[in-house]
Amino acid sequence: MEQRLKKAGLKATRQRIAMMRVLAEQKGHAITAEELYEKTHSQTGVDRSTVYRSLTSLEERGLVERMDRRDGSACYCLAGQEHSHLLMCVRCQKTVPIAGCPFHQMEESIGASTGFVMLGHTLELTGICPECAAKHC
Amino acid sequence: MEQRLKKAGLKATRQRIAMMRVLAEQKGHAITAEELYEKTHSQTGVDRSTVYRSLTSLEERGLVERMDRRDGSACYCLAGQEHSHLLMCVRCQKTVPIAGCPFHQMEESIGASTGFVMLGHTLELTGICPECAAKHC
DNA sequence: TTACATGCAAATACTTTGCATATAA
DNA sequence: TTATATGCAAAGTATTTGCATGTAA
Repeated sequence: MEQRLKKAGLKATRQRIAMMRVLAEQKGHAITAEELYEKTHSQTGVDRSTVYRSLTSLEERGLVERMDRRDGSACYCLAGQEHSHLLMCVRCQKTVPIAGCPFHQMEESIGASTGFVMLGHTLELTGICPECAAKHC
Repeated sequence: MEQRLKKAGLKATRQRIAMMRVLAEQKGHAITAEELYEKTHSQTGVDRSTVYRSLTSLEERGLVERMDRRDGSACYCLAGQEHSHLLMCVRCQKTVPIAGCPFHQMEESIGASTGFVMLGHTLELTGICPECAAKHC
């Protein structure tokens, strides 16, 4: 973790190392800034604002990926891990995972045509689940 | 607009009709709840909370689509309009539109396998733009 | 007439910022 | 030694909620 931070041009502080460790333990399951704060504050005494600031730096350097959620919060996972996407019911908020991610190959061609260094993507599908669809109308 | 609201099982109030009109005028360009409030408040005196509540109802009935943004806000457009997606630089926040949307045909098969009534999707790609990539490291 | 929608005011949740201090390189 | 990062406290912004009143069907 220390090496990864330094290689990215960031100082390897106690707090950041702890954050990277916790994110790695999630095995690709994204967690919110608040959850990351809870899991690192006990060990390091880190402040919420530091968690937010560090997540921004880590994302800018390509070490973590961010996904925005409907409740106005965002969640983060270590970059480059296997992941899938969610289909959410707009009525009951139930989510169902969608197998596979259709963007691995697409990213390459988009990066080539725009000149961007591709970091990741956020994809969320919305719909109405069978149960809710049966309820009204 | 009145018909569309009633058909969806919603009351066709002055405020909702104004919201639908404004959204239709955007021609697929999504606007925030705040922008929608500004554009409808002058005519109808509608309250912010009503705008938020109505947008939720409209989305649940499939009349509008919602996209969550990185700043914690969301933006809305009329459902079923032509749209594209954005590629955003995580350093300078500049966005570049991506031609076409790869999800029109995918949604159909996902709907079939999950039983969901598909309403829409949010897709945002992230990366580092050529200018920012040249700056550091 | 009645279930649904609205306005108002207050509250909530997530995130950002200013500034003095601390620390990794 | 110095640029970067942190902690603390306070502020900002988008959004939600309770409740009394209004209104479309």
